Amino acid sequence: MEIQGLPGRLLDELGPAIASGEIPEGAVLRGEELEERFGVSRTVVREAVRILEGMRMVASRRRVGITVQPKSLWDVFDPLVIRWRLAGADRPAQLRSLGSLRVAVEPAAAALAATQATDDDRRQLSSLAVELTVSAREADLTTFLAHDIAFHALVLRASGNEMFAHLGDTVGAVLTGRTEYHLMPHQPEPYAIRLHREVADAICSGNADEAEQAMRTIVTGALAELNQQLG
Amino acid sequence: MEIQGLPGRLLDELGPAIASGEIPEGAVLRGEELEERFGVSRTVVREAVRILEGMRMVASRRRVGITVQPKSLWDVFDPLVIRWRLAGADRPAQLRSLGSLRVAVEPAAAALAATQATDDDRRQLSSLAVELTVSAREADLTTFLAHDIAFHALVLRASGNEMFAHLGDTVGAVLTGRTEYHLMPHQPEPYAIRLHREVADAICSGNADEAEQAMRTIVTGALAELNQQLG
DNA sequence: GAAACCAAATCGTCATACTTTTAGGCTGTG
DNA sequence: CACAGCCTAAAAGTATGACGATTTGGTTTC
Repeated sequence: MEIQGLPGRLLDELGPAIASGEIPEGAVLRGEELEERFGVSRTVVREAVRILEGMRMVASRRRVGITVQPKSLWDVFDPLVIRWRLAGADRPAQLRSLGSLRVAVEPAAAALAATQATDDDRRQLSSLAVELTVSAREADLTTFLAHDIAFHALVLRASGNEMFAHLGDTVGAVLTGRTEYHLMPHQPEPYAIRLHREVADAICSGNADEAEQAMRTIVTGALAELNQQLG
Repeated sequence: MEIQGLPGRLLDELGPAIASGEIPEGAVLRGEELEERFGVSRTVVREAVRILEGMRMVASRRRVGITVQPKSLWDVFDPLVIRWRLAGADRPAQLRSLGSLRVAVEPAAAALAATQATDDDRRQLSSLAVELTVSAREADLTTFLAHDIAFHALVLRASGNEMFAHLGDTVGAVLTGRTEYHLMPHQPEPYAIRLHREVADAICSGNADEAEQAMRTIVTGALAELNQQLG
């Protein structure tokens, strides 16, 4: 998953710094400067910059240097960009964006899953719903989180749409961030749990409408909660 | 937008070849082989490969080479990946994926736009709807396509969600591809045009529900048409 | 037959030299 | 003074040779 080697290290420094605005839009870096600052060779700097260029976070121009691109050009769907933004000052904005995206995508994915899921998908979904209920009742938040993430990822994957499926990890990052954020205060709401079961049941029985509605209730609820917390 | 220089040229060769499956998943390339095949230096090959690695299309490992990753790992939201897939053998699958994505996202974007759009957005939307109607009536398909793309991109941008906004270009690529595909047969359907006006009016008057419904009708219609054409 | 070892292949990194582009200043002319 | 065109230097782009690190797969040895 991670980019390897020294360029990866460089990326771990530069990416978050740019994502958080510490290195602001329009800033100009010179390759040589980066070489010195990180004690690496030209090769390494260039490869790291190329990757950032691939994400459209920077553009390199002769006689000018490496300029940080406006945020509107960034590949905001790149998992690394999302992670960097979630880790830094942009976190609230990123959470809001992802919240809306979930509201749009997850109900559609649930509806598709009701018709497209394999038998194996349905079995896994069913058992995940049960385990979710159990860990919620036992107030085992760590296990609950893991199951919750797996549940949403599975629905997205079972939709049969590769683009939806790819959002699984991102949604996982949001859920992780969320429980970290309000520091695991209370046990999961019974209502939300019931909705997860409802989604699972609807998908298993091929009821697309019900799956979509239940999922919509879940994600709109999550978005409302988020907006409340962020003000 | 494009990646520059020799690495960019290399990418234009390798990317489509991998995306189309011509270089299949699991295939192993050697850096030196690429140097010879394209007559460029290590530097160039390495930078191009790094970019592909950033898209998770390949992984480079010591003593083994550059291996093409399974499609499920690719950054399917990367604009280049989408373009490469649209241009090659994967085009039907990519169109289907994007169709579902549109059904999920565009109605949500329209609803958001109804509350979030700036006055300027609303003005532009309004006039775009008019121009759309005109070019449709005149059966000027080229202009119509341009306006259609601009319309959908504007709604996505006006939603105020950066992630939605970023799908504007992608949707544009789909629309372009679509009219290229069935070779501009008939003039745009009057019903679809009316729906576009309805979306614009609803957004301008702040009616989120109506905007969402009208947009949903548009994109589900497009998806149905697509599925019909692809069998 | 298994475990330890060794060697070759390949990527990873560094250092250096040369090329290409281009921003920004300089110069000369009307 | 204004403008056009040239010129220079700065920075990225490319090429190449050398060496280091790692991993695979065979080979040796017990």
